[in-house]
Amino acid sequence: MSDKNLPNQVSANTLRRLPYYLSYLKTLKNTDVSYISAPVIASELDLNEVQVRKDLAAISSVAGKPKKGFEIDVLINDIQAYIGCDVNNCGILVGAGHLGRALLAYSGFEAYGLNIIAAFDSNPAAVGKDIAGKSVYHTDALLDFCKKTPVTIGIITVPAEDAQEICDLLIKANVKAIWNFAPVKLCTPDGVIIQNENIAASLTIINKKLAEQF
Amino acid sequence: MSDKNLPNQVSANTLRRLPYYLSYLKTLKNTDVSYISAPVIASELDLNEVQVRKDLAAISSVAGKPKKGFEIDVLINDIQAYIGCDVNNCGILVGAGHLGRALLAYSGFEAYGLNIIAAFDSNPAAVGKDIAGKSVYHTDALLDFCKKTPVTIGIITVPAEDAQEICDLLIKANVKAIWNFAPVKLCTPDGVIIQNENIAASLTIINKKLAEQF
DNA sequence: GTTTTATCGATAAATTGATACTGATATAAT
DNA sequence: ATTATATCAGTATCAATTTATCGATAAAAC
Ligand SMILES: NC(=O)c1ccc[n+]([C@@H]2O[C@H](COP(=O)([O-])OP(=O)(O)OC[C@H]3O[C@@H](n4cnc5c(N)ncnc54)[C@H](O)[C@@H]3O)[C@@H](O)[C@H]2O)c1
Ligand SMILES: NC(=O)c1ccc[n+]([C@@H]2O[C@H](COP(=O)([O-])OP(=O)(O)OC[C@H]3O[C@@H](n4cnc5c(N)ncnc54)[C@H](O)[C@@H]3O)[C@@H](O)[C@H]2O)c1
Repeated sequence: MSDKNLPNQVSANTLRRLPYYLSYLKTLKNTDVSYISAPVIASELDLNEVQVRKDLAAISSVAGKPKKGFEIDVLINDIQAYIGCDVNNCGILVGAGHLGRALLAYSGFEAYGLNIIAAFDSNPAAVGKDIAGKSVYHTDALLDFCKKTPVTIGIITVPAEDAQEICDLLIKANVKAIWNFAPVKLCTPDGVIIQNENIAASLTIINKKLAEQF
Repeated sequence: MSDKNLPNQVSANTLRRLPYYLSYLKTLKNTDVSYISAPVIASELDLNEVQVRKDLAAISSVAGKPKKGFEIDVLINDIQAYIGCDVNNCGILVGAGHLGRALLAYSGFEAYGLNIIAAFDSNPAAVGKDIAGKSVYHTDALLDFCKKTPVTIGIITVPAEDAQEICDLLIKANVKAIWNFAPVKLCTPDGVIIQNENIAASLTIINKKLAEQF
């Protein structure tokens, strides 16, 4: 069997490394080099060279040439395609507070095929505002909105105590995936994709490393 | 040897699960139950019960009792202590833009012992402002500031292309750890702790899951 | 043209992390 | 008091991920 030792799915860690490969490769685009080797990428990004080769093999069809490496342009295209730059997912964001507004204003998600088309909030003071060209509607209007415009990804940036309620609402609105920035576990039916983004949890790791340094 | 099978260090995944245990345990605080078992925590947070027991054993000294489980209050204390709620790390943030302001305004980092005491920006329009009671200074003043007030953690929320420059500056200012929200690999000398928070990279995972659902 | 060499791809080994199993034990029920 | 049982802690197994090894090969050097 040909695919004996190939992992049938690319690991989340590999997926998280792809953007770093991409941004590094893009810095080479303006230079005169057109090939890059796995060992160089590895040393540049502080990774193992075998790992780099495996990662690239997993997502790109291009073969590396001995003594030269991989063609940069092809790699860039393949990574971008894999990352989803040319899918087109509609997203809505619930909770147009501090974090929500930052996400709404961020243009970097388009490179991943995500287009946040509207925001929702329960606070009348927030409703009606325009953030980076995106309107904030009242949460009551969410279901109707999604009936008219099918939405793939729901983004939760409400306080933790309200997150489950919004999660239920988004599922009712038929979103396929939820990107949750509230630091709580959400209960969801099978089939709905959940991606938790627990920003503060990283501090646990930092604290641990700081503690063991002394 | 007694510690034969104990991992000598708690894994990052375990560390990332701790906040979820904590928030779940806190929801029980106001109820009448005072003990909680690993299987219940596991089913509540969609984890394996053995994993829960191992995680708790790794960070808590308390022993669970057969048929009852773990004393909730003790667990809460132990997790909080481990997470770093009572350390006191001074942090500064560089790049008081959309994301930077959201982080400055967030009060949840105190539970992890982080106190962001000031922000810096190179844009005159941002300098002088007050965000959630924290002053924004010009980046030129950063080194002097850190001489007077030693800072443990530097937070980078500048555009990707400026991140390395700010990283170098923070290292010059003698920070012990850098929490980097720019989607680039930073070059740092050994000894400086780097925590990358690549928010957009999560979209790669979401896209992948969406794609394989069909 | 021949040799040298850096890098590839594939396979194997090692490490790490997650899960299953088992005997011990404290609690609750009889 | 005795028995039944849920849960614990420890050990073993399994799975996934990372790292090492090695023969093959295309490019560069001679
Ligand atoms: N700000 C950060 O840097 C940061 C960092 C880590 C995690 N988070 C998490 O992100 C979430 C948002 O944080 P934030 O700082 O933006 O908070 P915020 O208070 O600034 O914003 C929350 C917004 O949600 C709205 N809201 C509240 N309840 C709602 C409901 N039921 N329906 C619709 N909208 C509702 C509020 O009106 C507000 O606009 C929180 O869960 C927080 O824990 C934020
Ligand atoms: N906003 C988001 O939701 C989001 C999401 C993912 C990643 N990020 C990353 O976070 C970083 C900040 O994003 P943002 O949306 O807040 O951008 P932003 O443009 O709103 O803010 C950047 C801030 O940095 C300041 N700045 C620029 N160069 C500087 C320098 N050399 N020294 C000091 N300050 C400088 C700017 O004046 C500005 O205030 C970026 O690297 C971005 O890729 C942001």
